[in-house]
Amino acid sequence: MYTLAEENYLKAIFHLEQESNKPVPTNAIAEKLEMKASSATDMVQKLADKGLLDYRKYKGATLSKEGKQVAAIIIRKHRLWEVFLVEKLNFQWDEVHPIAEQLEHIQSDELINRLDAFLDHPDYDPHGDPIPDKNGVIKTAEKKVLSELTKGQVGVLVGVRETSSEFLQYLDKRDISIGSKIRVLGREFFDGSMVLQVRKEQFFISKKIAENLYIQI
Amino acid sequence: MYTLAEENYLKAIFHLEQESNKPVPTNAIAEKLEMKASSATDMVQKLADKGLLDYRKYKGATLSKEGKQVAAIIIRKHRLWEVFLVEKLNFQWDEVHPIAEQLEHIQSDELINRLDAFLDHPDYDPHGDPIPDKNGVIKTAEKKVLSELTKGQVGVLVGVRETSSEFLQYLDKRDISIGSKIRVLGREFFDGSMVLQVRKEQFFISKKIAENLYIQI
DNA sequence: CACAGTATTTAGCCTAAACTAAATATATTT
DNA sequence: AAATATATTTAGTTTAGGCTAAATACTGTG
Repeated sequence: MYTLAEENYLKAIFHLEQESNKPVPTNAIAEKLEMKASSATDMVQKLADKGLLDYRKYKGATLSKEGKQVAAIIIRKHRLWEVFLVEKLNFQWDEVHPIAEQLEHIQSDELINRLDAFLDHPDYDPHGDPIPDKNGVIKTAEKKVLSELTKGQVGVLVGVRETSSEFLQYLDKRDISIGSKIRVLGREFFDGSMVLQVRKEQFFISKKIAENLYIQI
Repeated sequence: MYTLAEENYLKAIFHLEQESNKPVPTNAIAEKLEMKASSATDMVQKLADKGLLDYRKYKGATLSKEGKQVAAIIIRKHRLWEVFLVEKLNFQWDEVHPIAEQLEHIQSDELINRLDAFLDHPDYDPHGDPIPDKNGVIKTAEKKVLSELTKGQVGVLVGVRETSSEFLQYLDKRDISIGSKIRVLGREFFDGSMVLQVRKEQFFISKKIAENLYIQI
């Protein structure tokens, strides 16, 4: 259906668009795929011709409905394979990405449906990322308070409830800001405190803090 | 390591060489891969440069030790994935080939080792073909008499014990000849008779016949 | 608001792997 | 053994998807 290169571009653009909610500059795409900007421009023009995205020169690319759908299915495949690798073949969660990167391009709807069933229709991959359904719909995951997340889940900080400068300075000091990706490494039952990972660092936070952070899964 | 195209050529040449035990003409390769002869010539020259096979113009290609090894590993992957698809995902044995054709190119030794373990180190794929070990060695499968095979096994007719013309005519009439692929669909204990499949047809044969056919697995 | 600096696109080139058409080698028939 | 038929290779072309270098557009600061 689509070539390997096309699929990789669609996936990259999908992720970049999610992060910024803006048209994605060709430079950003090139950087993500570790290619030159001129290559990205070429491919983006080709994908625009095919109706998979909307592109205006010097402005950036925005996936069309169809483009989003295609990207979401690739991501679905990637994440299902990751579950398979970890749950069935006992890989560590940090080893599976490069393999899933290859497996995500195998073409067979039937294969994916059966894999999904074999894995008991998982909702999240081993990194805590949600698995799109077979129509490419990603569980809309309304924003939640961080304290509702469980061990292993991952989300992006999309808002704060408290807005006192003390609180914001607290976040600032730790370089946590809107858009930061947060992973829950652990939770303590008795006081609701949590251990988080943001980028490479780990943080311990109290329940009070956790209740003031809005997370989008 | 090797490109998709290279892997496909090596696999095709491996199979053709097994069947004929002779250098493989470029035409045969092209036909198997559904390409033009000139494309096959090009690629064979390239593979010769890389030391994966020995090639002399107008004579044909013979895989080198390294070429054989590479091809056997691809076949190992193909057959292991077929077992996975049938045993774990409940595909029918006749549906899995095109999917395994894609999966065989996934690069990760660790993946294949773990898949092999997950499947309990199977010796045969769902079509009865033997699975090469991790060094690319195919269970040498000395030739056997057909009557020793069990239900589900598949082999190629490599010789006959009896050479009477009556016997050979019997085979001829059914279009069974050296090189024919034979699948055992069933065996009757009390008289040793068997039901075979050759191409699309099914045959009933007596024990006496079965004892006179040499099969290579 | 001009202009330097950065981002983006264009133009032209490269390689892998296919193709067609023409040339050449081998095989078969008379 | 020559003539014809078939198999194989060579030469030149195409497409996808990269690249570099040059041209062009945008952006932010004096």
